[in-house]
Amino acid sequence: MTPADELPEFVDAVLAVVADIPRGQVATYGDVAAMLGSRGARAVGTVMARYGSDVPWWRVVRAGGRPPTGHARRALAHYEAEGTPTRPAADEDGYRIDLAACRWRG
DNA sequence: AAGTTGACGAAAT
DNA sequence: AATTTCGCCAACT
Repeated sequence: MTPADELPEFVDAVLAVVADIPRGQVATYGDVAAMLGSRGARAVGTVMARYGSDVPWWRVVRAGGRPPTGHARRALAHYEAEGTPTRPAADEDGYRIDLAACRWRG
């Protein structure tokens, strides 16, 4: 294997953007894709699923302020800890991130 | 090279 | 308002 290339470039780019999201703020999957000049919100999600464990993954949320699929509970603990504004909701997740208040613009 | 797969998004039912 | 369908994009088989 070539020594200098362990991850696909797109993966590296996604992780770099996520690492830049300030504490207490969030970006949507689509936002992250857009910052990379792509419209692949899903592709970003795939990257997070596979490589997101070592970056602030809870700062990447779905459109509409819903937390990442399957991680509502764990993500909430982080929002509470860093003061990200959330609001109770009647869906499965139980809450919603207040995007209007804390959405990050790179 | 073609088809499958997702921590997604928006539009159409 | 809640589902379903369709569109997108990058990685993997």
